[in-house]
Amino acid sequence: MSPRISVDLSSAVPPYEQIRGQISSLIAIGVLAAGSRLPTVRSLAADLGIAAGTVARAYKELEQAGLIESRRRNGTIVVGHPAEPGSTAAAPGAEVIAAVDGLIRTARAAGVSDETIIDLLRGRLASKLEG
Amino acid sequence: MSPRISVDLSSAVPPYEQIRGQISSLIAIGVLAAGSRLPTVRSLAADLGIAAGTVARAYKELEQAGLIESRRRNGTIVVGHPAEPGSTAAAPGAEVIAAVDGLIRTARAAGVSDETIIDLLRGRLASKLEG
DNA sequence: ATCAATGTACTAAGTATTTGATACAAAGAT
DNA sequence: ATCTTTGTATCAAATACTTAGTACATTGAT
Repeated sequence: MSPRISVDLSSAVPPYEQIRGQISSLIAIGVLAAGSRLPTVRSLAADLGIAAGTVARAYKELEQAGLIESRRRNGTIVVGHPAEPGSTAAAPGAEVIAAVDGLIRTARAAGVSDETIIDLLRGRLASKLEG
Repeated sequence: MSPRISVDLSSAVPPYEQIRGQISSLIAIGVLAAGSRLPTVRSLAADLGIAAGTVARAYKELEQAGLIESRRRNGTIVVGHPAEPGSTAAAPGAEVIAAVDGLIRTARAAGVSDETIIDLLRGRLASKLEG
């Protein structure tokens, strides 16, 4: 399976970050539902042609973020939303995806570049933490 | 004035990136309107306690992004939106800010972490470019 | 009890990035 | 014309990051 994960070695974003971000998005979207098994670090590393330690680092950060969970021999599985342990089938992020897409549409209509959208989001997130 | 720009040297984000992102956000929000004068690279560098070249790098990238413009002796000014050269007073990003804040609210209500919000936005932006 | 499969920890090396200093170029003021 | 102020370019050094390999720990199966 290893659904749609790929790395671009020529990118400025390091491979472990690409892997982490892609898996994070897939989980948030619901493509990787709670309980899904992620590929083993060795198999994913082999598929991507990189070292196992690189994949392991991505998994480690995802686990620290509470998105996945490692069972030693059983591999790595996706953790469900902390608040909703029962809901298995429903994609939890449909509303969030809609909000993201709406933001992209609004921003582009206003002539705001993609980079600036991210800058803005970062800035608002930071200020919402403080205030 | 140098409105509210600060750098956190202990952050993983390099100083020039912090400066670039903050100014980018301020422009998008409308705090720095078209025609506003940015502080000189030397004065801002002195305020922040860093080298002028670091600030210059941030300015350079902002100029390449089309957000600001350098006049040699006159300093650096904020460029207006490319599509709307006439509108001076109105903050062009009000709708965009609302969309950003809405996204943050929706995502947090769904239990999505701040990091994941950014990952999601990145992923959607990338896929919207391709498809 | 043993084995095999999985994630983890550690480390050394290479690579890339970032910074800060200096010197340079441009442009307006005097 | 000269000077001052501003941004720009260049470059070397330091710093940090990333990677890949190796060995280890854990856990379930046989």
